[in-house]
Amino acid sequence: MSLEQAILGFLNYRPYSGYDLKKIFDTSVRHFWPADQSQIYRTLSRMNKEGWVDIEMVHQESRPDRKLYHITTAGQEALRQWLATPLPPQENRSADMIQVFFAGQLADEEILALFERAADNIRAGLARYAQIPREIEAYSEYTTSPREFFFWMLTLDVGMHTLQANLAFIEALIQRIRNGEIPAA
Amino acid sequence: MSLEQAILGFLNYRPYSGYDLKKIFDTSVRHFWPADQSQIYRTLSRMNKEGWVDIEMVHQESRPDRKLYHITTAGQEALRQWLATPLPPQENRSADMIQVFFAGQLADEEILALFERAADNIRAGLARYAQIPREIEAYSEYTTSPREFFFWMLTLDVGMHTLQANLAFIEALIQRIRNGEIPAA
DNA sequence: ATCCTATATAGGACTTGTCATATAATAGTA
DNA sequence: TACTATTATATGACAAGTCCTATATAGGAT
Repeated sequence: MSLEQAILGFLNYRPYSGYDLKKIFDTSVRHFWPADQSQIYRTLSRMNKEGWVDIEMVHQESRPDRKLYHITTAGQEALRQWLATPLPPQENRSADMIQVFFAGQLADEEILALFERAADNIRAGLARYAQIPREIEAYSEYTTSPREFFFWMLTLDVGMHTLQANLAFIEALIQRIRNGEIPAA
Repeated sequence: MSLEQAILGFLNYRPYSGYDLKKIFDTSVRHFWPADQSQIYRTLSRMNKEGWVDIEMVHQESRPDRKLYHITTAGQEALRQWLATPLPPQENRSADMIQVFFAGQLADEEILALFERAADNIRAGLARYAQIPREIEAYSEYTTSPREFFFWMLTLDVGMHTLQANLAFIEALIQRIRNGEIPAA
């Protein structure tokens, strides 16, 4: 479960509460690992039972108490080990590809509309990516070093690169379709 | 749930049993939608309750009886509607990107090894893709038309294109790392 | 005075998907 | 003779993730 490792990654910078982590996820890794609030809380308590994190109760006046999670030595070892271990090749489910696979059952104009919408979605995604660097500056208080920052930015590069490659492919495909390359029934 | 729609897509060609469908999935769409045997069976019985498929019991001597699933009119409408409806932008979880995000916590050589392994995985994926056209011929009995075939091949194109783009990116990255572009701690 | 937002944690119910196993008959192989 | 594979369906147990709701307090806006 990569959510555990991602949490360990952040806790290795410094202790955080579940509430903190939710906000950090939403402003950093949500593009490749969205995390649900309730799942973060449940995962944290599981990680505590596994001995990867310790809980420090922090009492607050006028606010509910916080549970500050500290990474343990076992947690640090688990993180290091996971980071250095190559992942098994992933299988990504893609509903879009299911639509493409059966698109022949639609009329040409419908297919074209579908791909044009897909291209629009990618452009919207690229636009969203373009403003992330600014968001990152908003949480640059978490930046521990230029080294960390390099890899944070690298995930953005990968994301944009992939989107751009997909967009180029779809745009070329739309041209092919306009040229009447889809065989008739 | 796209598994339902994928099943409808195949049943719209002709009726199949759960056993058939498992084999068809494994030789066609597993690269973008792997399907577990038990899940296919459970999904089929759910789809039956939803009125999307009818069951024809086919008795067999010397083999267990087959349940042949026929798509209903309601099922065909559901399929058509789903195919023509643009999907909400997907969020793909990528454990690889979690590794990249926190890779700064590793030593340079470890990072390099990780990316080289990732590149190898992509090359292996490309090699697997390269032999799929042959596999597709093995199930070309299911091919209803050149039009269908066009889109089946298109999913391959997309897959290979994406892999190739990722590979090019990682190879360039490995060069950058070798040139010492990773900031020190 | 009421509503909304922010801070903070947590549980119930549910969906999707995985893994292992059971059943049952036949045919081929070691 | 014993095992393995193929055909065929099905369930139990679990893991991961989503959605909704509950609880509690404080401050600001309408």
